[in-house]
Amino acid sequence: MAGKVAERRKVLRENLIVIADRRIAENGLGALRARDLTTEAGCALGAIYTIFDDLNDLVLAVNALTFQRLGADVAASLADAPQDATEQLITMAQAYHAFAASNYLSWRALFDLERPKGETAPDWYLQEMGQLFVYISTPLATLFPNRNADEIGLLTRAIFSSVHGIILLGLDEASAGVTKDKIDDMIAVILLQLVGQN
Amino acid sequence: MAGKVAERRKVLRENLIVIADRRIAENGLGALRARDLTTEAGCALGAIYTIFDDLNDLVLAVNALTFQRLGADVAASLADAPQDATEQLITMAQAYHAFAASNYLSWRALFDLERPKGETAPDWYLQEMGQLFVYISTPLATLFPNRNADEIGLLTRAIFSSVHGIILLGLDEASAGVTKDKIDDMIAVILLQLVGQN
DNA sequence: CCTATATATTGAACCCCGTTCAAGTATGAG
DNA sequence: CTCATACTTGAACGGGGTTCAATATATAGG
Repeated sequence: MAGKVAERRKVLRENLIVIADRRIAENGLGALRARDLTTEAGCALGAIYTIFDDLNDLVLAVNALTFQRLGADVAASLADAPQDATEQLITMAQAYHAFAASNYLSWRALFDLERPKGETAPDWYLQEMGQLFVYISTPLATLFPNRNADEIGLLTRAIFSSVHGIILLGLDEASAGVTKDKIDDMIAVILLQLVGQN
Repeated sequence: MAGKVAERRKVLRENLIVIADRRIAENGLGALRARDLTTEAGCALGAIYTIFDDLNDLVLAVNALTFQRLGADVAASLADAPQDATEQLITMAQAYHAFAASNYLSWRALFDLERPKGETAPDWYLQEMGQLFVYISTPLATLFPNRNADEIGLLTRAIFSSVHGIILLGLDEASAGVTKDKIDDMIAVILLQLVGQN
């Protein structure tokens, strides 16, 4: 019966991720406590560190989940979207907004997790990001057929960053946030100006 | 001789702000320690709390300084800028970028400082922000003379947020940051598309 | 100038929290 | 069943923000 230990560890791992995920969603990254996790998971304090390097590493696993969900939402929005490339961009951006708004604390954790200095983001992060970029660059390529890949790449990054910025500041209550509708308006205005008139 | 105490407190206050400012600029908000401050300031640990509510409150004072410097830089860039409204917007955005790049950790502290939930940003913050918005909305109003104040306001916010997003993600080393020049390119591309063709 | 009272300052101690590691326990091969 | 190995545990450690009883200083009245 090889694997009694491995089995236990796998279950605990998933458990911890689910619990951390929920706690982050409810109270934010800053309120995550190792002792709360172990209480809820019914495990020892040290158990966390037999599975994850540290709490950061656990949050990274949660963030992977969050990022997958975000990607799935954006992809799903694309499925129902019209063929028009500009409309597709707007639809995706508003799906991004909807996700950020309904999963605000989890979404913030994606960016607020501070990385050990000098350490680069993990692979899955860059890959999910790359996937989002593909969703954007595809309609852009049809909108601007005579721009080369570098130009499309730069425009893709610029557009993603712009939409991200609008949502980030728009959802920040502290700096006098803005209503959902106004955020969607800003997204639409920006994208229409950027690509709407070819 | 009324005011011996008040004088001492005023000096200490400014001292603490200067020291915290330097430490944040050098090591980032996350590395700020109450005990380090008191060592450098030559004061008691409790002294901090006779002047500021808590460390957060001290950082807020540092952020006020940072924001003033940022505003001054943007204003200065405007003084040397051409008359063309579009050029003015690009000049200011690139001045914002230059400030964020050369004062990265201080600039990050403006946004990374987490506010007690439910608490809104302080007045000076909203005012400085408002001033930046005026710098943006003024050229916009000449570029789009037939849009009303609400529309200009929304566009102002959208443009600020977009530029902010481009700089934020561009300077984030962890997610494969981008060169200074490419960031400036993205800013210019976005702004030209947004307002360049009227 | 001196004393008494009010006011300000101090830093040891408190509490919280992430992480470690020596001691205890479970596993599975022989 | 036995033993060596591997795993798990949670008390203890170190670090850090904040407090507050004790101490020192300032000021007002005599």
